[in-house]
Amino acid sequence: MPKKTSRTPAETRPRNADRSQRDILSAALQEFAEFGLGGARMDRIAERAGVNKRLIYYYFEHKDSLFTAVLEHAYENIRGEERQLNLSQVEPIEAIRRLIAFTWDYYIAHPEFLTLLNSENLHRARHLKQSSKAQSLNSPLIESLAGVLDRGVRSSVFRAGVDPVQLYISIAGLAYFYLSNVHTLSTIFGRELLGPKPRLERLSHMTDLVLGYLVRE
Amino acid sequence: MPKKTSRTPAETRPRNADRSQRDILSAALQEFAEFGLGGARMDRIAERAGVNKRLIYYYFEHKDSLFTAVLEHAYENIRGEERQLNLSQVEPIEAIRRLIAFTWDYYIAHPEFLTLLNSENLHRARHLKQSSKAQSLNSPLIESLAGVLDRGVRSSVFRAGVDPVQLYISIAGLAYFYLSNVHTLSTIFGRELLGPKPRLERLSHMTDLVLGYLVRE
Amino acid sequence: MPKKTSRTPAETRPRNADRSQRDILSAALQEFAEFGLGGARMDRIAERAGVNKRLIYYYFEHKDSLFTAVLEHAYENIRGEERQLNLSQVEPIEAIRRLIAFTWDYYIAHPEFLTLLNSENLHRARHLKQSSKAQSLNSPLIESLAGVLDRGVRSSVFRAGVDPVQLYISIAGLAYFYLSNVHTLSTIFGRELLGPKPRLERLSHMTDLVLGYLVRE
Amino acid sequence: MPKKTSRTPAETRPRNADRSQRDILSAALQEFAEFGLGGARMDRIAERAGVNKRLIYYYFEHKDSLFTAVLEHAYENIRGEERQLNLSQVEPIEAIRRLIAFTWDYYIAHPEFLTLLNSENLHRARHLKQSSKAQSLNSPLIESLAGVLDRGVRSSVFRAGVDPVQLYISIAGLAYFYLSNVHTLSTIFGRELLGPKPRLERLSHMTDLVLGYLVRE
DNA sequence: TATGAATGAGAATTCATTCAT
DNA sequence: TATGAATGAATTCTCATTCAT
Repeated sequence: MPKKTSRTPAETRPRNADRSQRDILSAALQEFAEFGLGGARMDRIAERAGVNKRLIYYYFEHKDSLFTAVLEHAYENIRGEERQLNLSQVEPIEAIRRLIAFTWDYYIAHPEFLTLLNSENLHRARHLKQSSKAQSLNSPLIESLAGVLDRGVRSSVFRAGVDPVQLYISIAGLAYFYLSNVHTLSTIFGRELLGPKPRLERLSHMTDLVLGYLVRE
Repeated sequence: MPKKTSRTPAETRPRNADRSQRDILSAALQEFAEFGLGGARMDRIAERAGVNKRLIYYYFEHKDSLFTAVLEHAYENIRGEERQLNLSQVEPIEAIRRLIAFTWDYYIAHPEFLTLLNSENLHRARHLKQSSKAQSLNSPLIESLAGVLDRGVRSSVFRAGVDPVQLYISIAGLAYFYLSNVHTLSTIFGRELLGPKPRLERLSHMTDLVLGYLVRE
Repeated sequence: MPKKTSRTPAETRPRNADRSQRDILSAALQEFAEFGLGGARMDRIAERAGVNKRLIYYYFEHKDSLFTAVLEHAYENIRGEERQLNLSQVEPIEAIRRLIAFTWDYYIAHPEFLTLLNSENLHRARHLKQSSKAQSLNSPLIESLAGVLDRGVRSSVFRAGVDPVQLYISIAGLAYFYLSNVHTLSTIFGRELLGPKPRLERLSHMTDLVLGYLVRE
Repeated sequence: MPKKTSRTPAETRPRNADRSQRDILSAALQEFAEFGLGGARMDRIAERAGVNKRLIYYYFEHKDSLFTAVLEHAYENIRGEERQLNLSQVEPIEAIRRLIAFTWDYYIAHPEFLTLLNSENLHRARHLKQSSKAQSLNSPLIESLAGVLDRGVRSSVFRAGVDPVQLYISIAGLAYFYLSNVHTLSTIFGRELLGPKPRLERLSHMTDLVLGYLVRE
């Protein structure tokens, strides 16, 4: 709401390219997460970033490329954290526990990630497909999960023949769906799903489910 | 007294309130599914329905209430099909198989349902919460799933202590996530996920997973 | 908000041409008074009249002619009441008192009349000019006011040379402006203008003003 | 360091926030005056202002706030002119003459003001009430009129006990009603009311009326 | 006389994006 | 690097009015 021309250009940001870009990215992340790609507003992103709208276009050509950048960052971030998880160091059952807990905790700590992916899928992964960077970020977890399964099988703890990709998707899905659809689910079931207790219950259900399947008696 | 000769109206749309409403709803369903609530265009819905744009507002006050109506219909539809599924008639293991297969098949046959739910969750179930129909939408499957689990436990086939709501959400999640996120997943994994073979593989993985967990050795 | 086609045509109005027309007119009067010509909605008028919108067009070609009809009625009504006022029967000073009080009371009892006139003037009396009926309704008060002034002058009670049309307009203006602009005036002056006391004060001020001018010492 | 050569921008509107806002305001004033709030068209305002429609929303959030701004300007303007009128400098009778003449002339010179107020009253002073400026809009004339009356009473020229607010409203009403309702009045009375002669006649009638009331014999 | 269904032309407002400095 | 001014193309929604029975 500009009302008067402020002749004194006083309050311009100290010039700092990196900082501006970071601010824009994080503002955009919030905005896209909250409203989806279509619902996000460039105006609001600028406001959130404390930056002139024009500057967004200066750094990120347009809305879609901004979204791509945000998406890349989101993937980079989760891949980075996934890398911390040293599944190969621990025994198979514990490794699976950790993987499930990590997935669950990450999604809870980063609800934006879920919304972002939903948006991207609504758009048929259009941005992802044209981003070489994001595509190179194949999850390191697949490899280590394969290793874990292998070790488990060899030590006769796990059942054989489990496809690590299927399992990875299943673990993600068990957590993702619950959190991403929490609003409709809790409305339909009339049940609080995000309190501390339900959260723990969900985590242990998921763990039981996966281990109950994997572990041989 | 005989009716007037029913002239078949040539170019103009036959006056039929019910039909118009149905056409609008089904056009809106497609549009919302394809573009989400925010991305949907009233113009396109009118065009898809072969109806004057104004007529949409005549029957459904505005975009949001149209979305609510679409959502209600979608829920009614899936609930109706769920009711067909007589899980109580078959033995527990078969019942679980059927439930998983039904969920999988329904989501594949009705991809709009997934997108619709994603949109609704992006909007924090705003429409669902204000829909009086929402109450009656509680899935009948929860009850019958509870019954199935019960029978399974009593006949010592299933493990005890499984929360039917958690299990229901898990089954849904296993199917939902795979299908709803298929674009990003197949891009990231560089793997076709929707061909006939991957579909069967996913279904059997889900079934193995759930039954592997439920069934006692 | 039609939602379903009511196959049973049950609740149609008993057919009564006069009554319908009257209902429409009075609904339109309210609507035009409340929102002005531009702000009035045919839908709301139909609703207010408890009549199908189409019926309005059946009786009154379109919005403007409906407005004209309403205006004509309003003029007829005030002229009718003015005729009741037998100024020639009472002595001049009392006659003036009565005229002022009548004007004041009529405007208070018929606030729609003021809004209607405002609308009509916004439209440069477009409707009035094409209504031969309304134009024939020259106020009877002008004649009797002329008579009153005449009698007053002859009996040396009133000053001479007063133009009855000017005086008539003045009396109307004193009341009209106060009432028609009551919202802005009371906002600006921070003063209640429509309570019982302010009303009496205004009436006596107007009377004092006019008689103070007319009556010779 | 010298400024860049100030190229006179050829076809495109010179960038000048203040000027644009002024142009919009004055175009809006005309439009609102001519058609009322409801009848005014944003398109036409843009055109009148020689400005892109979008710019109106850039500076004035929406139609109503634009109307509010116009109203505030109109009040500021009349208040400014009222302040020029130094009623305290001249003797009471002359002061009253000046006040009446000023009111009359101002309304004639600014017919938009009347229409604007009519619109605002149709909307129950909605805009005025939410304008913080409204407070400061109290007419300075009330104070000086009170002073004039006081002086007149003390020098035994004027009658006592006259409420300056009532008198102010009366003077305004005498002029306002005549001008604001000129279209219906001249149609009804079949009399030209705005020619040079009728104007003078009205002014002298108003002056006679008010002074005839105020001045003691 | 009476009504529900349907519409075209417009209305306000929104939004990503570009211009000029 | 940074910004305020400005815009064209939509987009939702409104409204008087007509169609068909």
